[in-house]
Amino acid sequence: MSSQGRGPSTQIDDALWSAIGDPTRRRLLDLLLVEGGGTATSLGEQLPVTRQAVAKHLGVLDHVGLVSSVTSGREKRYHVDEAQLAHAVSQLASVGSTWNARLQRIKRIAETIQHTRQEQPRQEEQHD
Amino acid sequence: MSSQGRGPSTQIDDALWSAIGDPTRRRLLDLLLVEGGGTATSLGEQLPVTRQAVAKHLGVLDHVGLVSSVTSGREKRYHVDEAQLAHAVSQLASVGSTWNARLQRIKRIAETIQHTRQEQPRQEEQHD
DNA sequence: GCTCTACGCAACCATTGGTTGCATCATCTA
DNA sequence: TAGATGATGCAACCAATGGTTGCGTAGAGC
Repeated sequence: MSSQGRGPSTQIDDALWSAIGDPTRRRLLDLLLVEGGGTATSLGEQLPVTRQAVAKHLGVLDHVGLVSSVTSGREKRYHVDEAQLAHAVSQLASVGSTWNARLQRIKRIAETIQHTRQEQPRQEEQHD
Repeated sequence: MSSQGRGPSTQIDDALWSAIGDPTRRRLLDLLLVEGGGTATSLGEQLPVTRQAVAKHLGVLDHVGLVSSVTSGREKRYHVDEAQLAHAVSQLASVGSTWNARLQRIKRIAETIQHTRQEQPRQEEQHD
């Protein structure tokens, strides 16, 4: 949490991004969604990592609020916090649309340049 | 052709995700988009990290194809590969829509349980 | 009580984001 | 042409983290 930048990245988002930026954690979330929950042991059996690694990842996900856990007996069952994940997805979409907009703008500029090159120089320059 | 049927994570996608998963690299991409290109030095001046850190990140981005560089004289200027970034954005959207779909499904199941709870207290099985 | 199993903790390793320091090479100017 | 300046590249080093193994603890079942 060292950077307080502007643009499509903020502090909270950085935690979210780094949480879902890890491939193992994404698969973990996916498993939790598909199976409706799971323990470190049950999830570890379905992933190419050890139970301890899964436990660490679940700790990270828990810390950013994407999952929460219920302990019953000797079992600690995790499940996805749906509202938080929905929020994370909206963050993804937000960054994506920002980049798309910038890409569109670049494309328009590039086309404008090409047109003014091929044909005679019109006065149709567009600024944003 | 990278992620079909195996969930939202594949090897190629993982490289893309880890590339854009880093907050500094996201800001770097943003800067490159806004300014239409830049060098490690010019970009480093606008970020809270050293020129060397920026150079490393540019190397990562270059390796996954999100940026490319043109050397002219003693200057090495990077610019965004628009097609690759557009592809990355579509990957983001893909994972987001997958999760949204799963969240919707969970929501439906939850509602079903609420409805059937009046008759039977037993939980509903999942059918995938 | 004994055993089995799920969990937590700690040590350790490899990768990586970040730093500093130095060498190299192109440009500009006296 | 030589020398100063500026941009890059390379290497060593540090800290955080994803991953491992090993061990200890505590419920659940016999």
